[in-house]
Amino acid sequence: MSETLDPPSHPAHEASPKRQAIVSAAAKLFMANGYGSVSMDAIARAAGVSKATLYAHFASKDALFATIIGGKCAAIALEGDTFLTDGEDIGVALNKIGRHLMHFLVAPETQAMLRVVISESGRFPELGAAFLRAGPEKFLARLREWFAAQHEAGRLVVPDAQIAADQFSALMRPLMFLRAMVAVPPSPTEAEIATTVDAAVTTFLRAFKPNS
Amino acid sequence: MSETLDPPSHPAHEASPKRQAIVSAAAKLFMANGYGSVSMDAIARAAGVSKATLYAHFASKDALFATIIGGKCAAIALEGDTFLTDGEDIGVALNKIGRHLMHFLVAPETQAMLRVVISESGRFPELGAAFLRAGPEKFLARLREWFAAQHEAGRLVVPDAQIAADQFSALMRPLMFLRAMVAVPPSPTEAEIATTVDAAVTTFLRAFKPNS
DNA sequence: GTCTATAGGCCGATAGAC
DNA sequence: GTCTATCGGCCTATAGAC
Repeated sequence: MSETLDPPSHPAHEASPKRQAIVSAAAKLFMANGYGSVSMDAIARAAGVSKATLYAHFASKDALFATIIGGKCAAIALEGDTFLTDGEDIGVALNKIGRHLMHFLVAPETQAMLRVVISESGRFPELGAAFLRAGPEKFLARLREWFAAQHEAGRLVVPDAQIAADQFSALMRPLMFLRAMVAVPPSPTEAEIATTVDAAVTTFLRAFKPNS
Repeated sequence: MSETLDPPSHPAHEASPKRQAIVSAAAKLFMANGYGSVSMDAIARAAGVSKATLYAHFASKDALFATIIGGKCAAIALEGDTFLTDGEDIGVALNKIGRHLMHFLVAPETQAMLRVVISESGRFPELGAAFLRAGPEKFLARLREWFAAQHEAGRLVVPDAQIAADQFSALMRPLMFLRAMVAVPPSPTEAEIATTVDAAVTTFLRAFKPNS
């Protein structure tokens, strides 16, 4: 990919309605079908513009894809900025966090984005790094700080909060998550998610709760 | 995909040298580059045959892809049939199992296959299910039985061996695994794998070892 | 079964009028 | 900026000779 992944870069002020229509249509199509099997014709048709207009706003299919992915990464970065609850029972708090995370991970939009990133990160080397920074690494950093605070407050015994955060997150990606990633139905139900998170929190607390 | 994933199905006895060359070349290309961006021309060239010969052995690109994936799934199913060690310290045993699994998960060949399966399971609905059966589900079933045996022997306290197996496996897919999946270097080193597995086993044993 | 040659279609990108 | 029309290339798949 010759373009950076962090733009806005190119011509026509950001808010042009046709440009917005293009971005919106392209995002939907790329997320649903990946990069290769989406044609510029299809994007132009879905956006209700001509292909020439499309190329007036984006220099190439790569550049359009980069813009879309950049936007999606920014959207993930915003996701879940206000759910690290505090001041309640540690088990309840972990349950809330876990449920929020797992819900996010198996959501169709998240799955679509993960699939695209995993599929195309070989062809677009910046893609994987931008995704990691905006998504998992950012989340893990915040969770690490939260764990460190719980450790400080004596509600958990996690001398290495980084590892604990990584392990807690990993427990939210069990077989159920793999099944969703390879598109095998049925999609996880609310009840299955709750059961799985409960089990993960139980295991986590057995390993890290203080009094024991 | 109109073809099943479990074949051998079609014409020309399995062992024709040209057919083997085609399968070998196609496997390499599909695993490295996914389905869409690999052309039948490229496969024919890499196999040293003409495109017409290719179509004499496989009715379509889809059918060829199905054969390749079927072979890969069979190969995963064979993987790791003899590593559930017994009769030693439980921590040592878990470390061996974990190291084996994590090594497998981040190996380039495994990563390539995972990427293809995740990318194409939307377009080829059988693909994800065949992969799950041959890979994770088969492995989890064997690990579950092993855990149940350890529980029986009093070396672990895992009343629900299925959940424990799922959680232990999930702990082998931490951030390091995600990083590999989105092709962000550096690849995990032997030392990083060992450290991560040690930490996972420590956490797992804190939650499930008997005497506590 | 295997080849060469090509049909027929879709794709990314552009030319030129307005 | 936006359109219509089209170029040149690559793709899957096949026809026909041997």
